[in-house]
Amino acid sequence: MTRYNAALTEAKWQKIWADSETFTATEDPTRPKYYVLEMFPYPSGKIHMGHVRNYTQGDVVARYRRAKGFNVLHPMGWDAFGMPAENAAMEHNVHPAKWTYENIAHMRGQLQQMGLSIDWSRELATCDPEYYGQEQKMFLDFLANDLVYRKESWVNWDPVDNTVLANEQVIDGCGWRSGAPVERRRLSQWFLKITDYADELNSALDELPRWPEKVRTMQKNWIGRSEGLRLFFDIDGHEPLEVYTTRPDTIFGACGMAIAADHPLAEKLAQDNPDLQKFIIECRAGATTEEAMEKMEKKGFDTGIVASTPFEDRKLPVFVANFVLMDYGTGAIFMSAAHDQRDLDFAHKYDLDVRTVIRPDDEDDSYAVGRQAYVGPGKLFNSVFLDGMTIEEAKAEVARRAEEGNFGKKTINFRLRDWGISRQRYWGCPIPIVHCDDCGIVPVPKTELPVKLPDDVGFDKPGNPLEHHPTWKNVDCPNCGKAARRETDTFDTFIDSSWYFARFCSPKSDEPVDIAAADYWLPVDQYVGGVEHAILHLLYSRFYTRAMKKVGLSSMDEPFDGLFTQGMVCHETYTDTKGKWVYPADLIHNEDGSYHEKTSGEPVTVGRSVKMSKSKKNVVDPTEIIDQYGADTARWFMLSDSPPERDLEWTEEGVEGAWRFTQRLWRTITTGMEGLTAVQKPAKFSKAAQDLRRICHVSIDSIGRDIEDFHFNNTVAQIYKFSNAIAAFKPDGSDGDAFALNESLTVLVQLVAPMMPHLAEEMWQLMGMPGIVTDTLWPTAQPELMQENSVTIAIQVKGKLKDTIEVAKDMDKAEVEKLALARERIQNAVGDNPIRKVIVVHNRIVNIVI
RNA sequence: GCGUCUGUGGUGAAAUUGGUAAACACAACAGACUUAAAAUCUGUCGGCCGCAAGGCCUUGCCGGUUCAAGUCCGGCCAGACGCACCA
Repeated sequence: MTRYNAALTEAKWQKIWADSETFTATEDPTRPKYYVLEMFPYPSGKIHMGHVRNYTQGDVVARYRRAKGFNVLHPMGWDAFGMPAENAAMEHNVHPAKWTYENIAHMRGQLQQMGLSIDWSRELATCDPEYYGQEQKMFLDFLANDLVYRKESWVNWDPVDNTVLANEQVIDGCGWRSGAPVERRRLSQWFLKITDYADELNSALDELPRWPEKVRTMQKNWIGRSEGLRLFFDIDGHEPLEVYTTRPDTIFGACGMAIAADHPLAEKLAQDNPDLQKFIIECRAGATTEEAMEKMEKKGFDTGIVASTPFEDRKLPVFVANFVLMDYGTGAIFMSAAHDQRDLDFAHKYDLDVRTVIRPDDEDDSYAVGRQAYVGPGKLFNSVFLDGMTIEEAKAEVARRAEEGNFGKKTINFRLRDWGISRQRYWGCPIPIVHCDDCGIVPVPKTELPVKLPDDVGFDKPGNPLEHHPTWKNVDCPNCGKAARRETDTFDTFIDSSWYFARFCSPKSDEPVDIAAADYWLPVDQYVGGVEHAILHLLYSRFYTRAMKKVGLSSMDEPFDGLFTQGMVCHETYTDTKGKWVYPADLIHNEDGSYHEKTSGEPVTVGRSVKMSKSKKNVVDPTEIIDQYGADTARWFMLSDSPPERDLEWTEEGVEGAWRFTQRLWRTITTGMEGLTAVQKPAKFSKAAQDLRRICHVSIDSIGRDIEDFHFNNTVAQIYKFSNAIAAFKPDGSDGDAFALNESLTVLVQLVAPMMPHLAEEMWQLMGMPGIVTDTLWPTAQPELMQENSVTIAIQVKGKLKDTIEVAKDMDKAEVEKLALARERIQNAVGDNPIRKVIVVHNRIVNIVI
């Protein structure tokens, strides 16, 4: 028997699909649509196993939905702007555009080798001027609609890459890429008003049932909604100080005020206080990472001025403190020592008055906190008009009185901050703005878009190449015509990925989106990607969709109806005798299970399995796997065993197993086909044929549901069961057996097609079936064929399994009970004990209680 | 510190959502075929006791609810991820 030749067969069907434009999608109002999208890749050079897993999962869904009769959109593009291209330019003297487009060409070929059902006619790269020009146009719409502003602010500055870094790009106080200690700088930056939508972005999460709970909570935490009170404290000789608090109930326990180093009051007081000035500078130089801040000593500077508490005649010292953040709340707080650990530590350090005002229910009025702040529930005391109230009642009462007295206001506060989008880099979308000495900030007229990146840039000098370009930034003001300067900052690349899913609906449109096309396709029905984008990309996209709606470019709020986050692909790590990482491909397996290095022959230590990464060299090149085993085998292994949301351990044995199954499936189907002729459905079936038809229809049913629920590992297991049953089936020559086998072979090919599309097409053709299996409707499970006519019932005595009996399905409870009690094993187990109760669960179990 | 999730054989895992724990694989072992190897096929495969029939135990740990718990409830332990001086 011939072996299945994956290389030839896969190339053959990929060509047929491409030539007949099988996956080209067009709007068709008569059919239900289904938009499947995987997060588009950064064109780093070549695809990795994470991509293979991600795109295989998406492709199974796309092909399945197609078979279910949906009009499927399944596009692919490239998140093509970003620093790596500039680094390549600096290191290898290659232009970022050349580097990027060459990578795209290579990676496109790799993805096509995987046999994905992608509509390549919609392909886009975010570095195409046709794409980023539309992005610029949309930015001008945002600007005109009050969604954008420019503000001077403190930023994380990477002195090596010479650019602003987002907070999440700063790791341990150093730039994530350069490793250089990050500096704080004050710069004028463009911001998008994501905070306008903070409340909505938060509450709408509850209406995304097809998103993982985990991602929704992560976004909730990130948005950080809190309900509290803004409260004014009078200060002699100064404006009243506004603080934000979520614990107004502890007001009578207030022991002092603390304001941020960047607070206007602090700056004002510092003007004639050199020591305070020094302290403020110290604070600003302080660490920027969370970890460092946590360890940082809580320091305060007593300004000498005092604030008056609102409800009583008490003076509180005002500190400038290094732990108060200017951009959260109002940049000022009142400290309540007894009921906040940090405040308590601070009070002890600076010898402030600790007043306990809340006591647990099992304490009396002599209760006072020690070294440990009390943050639990309880009743107010030592608190004048709040005495005896619960915390919630006290909060409400303070708010009521403060609002009545006009020195406070209930507010909802968010942790989320506006999105700073300016980057001082070349390889990004230019911000379409001109700076004119007379007219100020002038948008580039839409007719002059796109503002294209210049090709002739150098990367020899540090800093922004656009800044160094001799002529590019010199333009005439679009408003007054005088000489002016182009903005040389580019967009954060997260902007590019915040709307690409919408662009896919009409990738050639002269407007950012064609509303009719977007209305047909959006929202994305199933989005698939890594959980590392749980906050940034997914939150930005949700905001962007709302911003687009505001300017008339979208009809909806939520871009992604269903979200699935897949796990990582992991591999064992290997180190040589010098502790250096070794590639798995450079290993030789010893007889005893250990390894040695291929060329040097040195022994190698096996380390724990972690996410595949170039730095640890625990990577396997997908191309080598596909060349050796074929795409179908690689896809099959990606779907086997591990649930898709969990990490997948890549093993040589696993791929071998998948490869053996590919061959076995080929054998099972080709052997089954031998001498098989089409027969009419007969009236009677043998027992064996009935059994085969049962597993056939059960498979149709369960595999469909498992694909819809992303339980691909169960899908794979069911295919194993089904094909094992077919392989074991020996037709007796009757029409019934021939029919059952024929039916099962056809169905098996259809069920396996979303996972192993090439093999399925080849089989479909060999079986002489019409058309291609990709365009064939999913088979229908017939419930009456799935039924068994007998069931195995477990018999327990006192909850422990003692016996099983085979009875007719739906047998009467009393009859089942009688049969169960008659069993010898049961009688032995029961013995002389009186039977207190017998529980019979229909078609399932009998439990005898003694 | 707060939040979310996970914990089942040598391994990846499954379990109709409270009803026979370990489906389906991987690895291992034994056998068949072969001059041999590969490939393929057959069988065994959670633990303990037993020649066997069979018995007992077993889903991180402790307790609870229930006729019945991997599944529900309470407490603990371990690990992963996210957030974190957030007032």
